[in-house]
Amino acid sequence: MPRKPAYDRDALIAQARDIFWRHGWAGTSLKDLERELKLKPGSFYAAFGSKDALYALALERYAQDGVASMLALAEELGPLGALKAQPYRVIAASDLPTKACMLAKTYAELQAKDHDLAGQAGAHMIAMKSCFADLFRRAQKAGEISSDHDPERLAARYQSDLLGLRLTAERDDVNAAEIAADIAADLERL
Amino acid sequence: MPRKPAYDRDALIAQARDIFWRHGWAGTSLKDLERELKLKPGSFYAAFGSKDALYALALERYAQDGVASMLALAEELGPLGALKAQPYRVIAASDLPTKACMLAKTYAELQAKDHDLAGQAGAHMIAMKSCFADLFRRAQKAGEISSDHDPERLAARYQSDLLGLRLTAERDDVNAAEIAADIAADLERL
DNA sequence: GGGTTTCTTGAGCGATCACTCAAGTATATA
DNA sequence: TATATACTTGAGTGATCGCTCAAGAAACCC
Repeated sequence: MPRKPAYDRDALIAQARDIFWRHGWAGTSLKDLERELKLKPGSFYAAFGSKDALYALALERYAQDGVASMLALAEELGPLGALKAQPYRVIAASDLPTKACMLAKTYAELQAKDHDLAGQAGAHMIAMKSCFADLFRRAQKAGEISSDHDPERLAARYQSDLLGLRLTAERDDVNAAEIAADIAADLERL
Repeated sequence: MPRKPAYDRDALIAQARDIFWRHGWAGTSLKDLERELKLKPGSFYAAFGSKDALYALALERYAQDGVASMLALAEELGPLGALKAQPYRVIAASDLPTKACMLAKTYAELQAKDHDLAGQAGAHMIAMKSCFADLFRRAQKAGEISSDHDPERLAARYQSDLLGLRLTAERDDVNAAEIAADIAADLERL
């Protein structure tokens, strides 16, 4: 009896993520989403419930992909190798909607309003920080870096530097590759 | 024959700066401004012309104060002392609307739209970077840090780190003082 | 193929957006 | 004090906001 939707829900979420990522929460209107996702208002609300609900799904997708790709990189290059490579990766990716981090953009835009989405972005940033901390711990166990440092503290500083780098990479008066190299070089002195 | 305005224009710009700084461009409505500045629409538009024009004034004020306070700090502590102290200063100031940088927030919010204000924020960031570069140069001339490094590159990295720190300082799961200390410590190894 | 169920469509809802302007009010000059 | 010249007021502009819902179209089961 039922009828299948004409759209691929997962693909739509990924597409919405890219739009939100680039233009932000207030900067993306439902008109924008309807046009890009090719959904009329009725279908949109039947599928996702609200603009905020879709944004939350997009955020979650973004965060999951971020952790997954970091772990995959560690599988390939080892924990320290992944941490050193990541700065280059985030500024090199030219197919991304923007180089700035979507979690950071969301948090910066909505935190002052106590919006739910800011809290969710914050939670995802905590998860990402934990991922970095794990990699630092693994690097210490593998003897790649000294065990004198607190991995949580290293992770917080590393994440902070990455956020700055990714925002700075949007400017064209700055050589982001140099900053990425300096961040990576700092990891070798640990 | 004329009649003086009942408001202090400079004070209103400073107040608008704080509102925009905290809530962003799209996050601040004219209703908000009218309520906080206690101006009816007619007076508002007679005084400032448009929301964007006032935002531009607020941005300019913010940037001028930023450079001025950095130079004042250098007068007191010397160039390297100022660069080392600044990370602590930006996260300690509890009276600020938010710890994140208004230029960075503006740039992040509006750059994807090619909004004029993003370009102005970018220009102010360039000026701030030049200020940092000058301080690094002066620190080198004074023998406080090695002359092996390119001051422009040092300034770009330093500014990027500060942007990350100031955004991170908004989170309560992170000890921002530790990051500030680590940034300052990095300057001693130059 | 008929009946049922879901999906799609798009006009349009009230609220809010940035902004305008004509009328009223206060002040400085003459 | 009279008049000219601002400044202040707030109702109201059209556009856009996120969102609703009734009607039509399409696909599944029997």
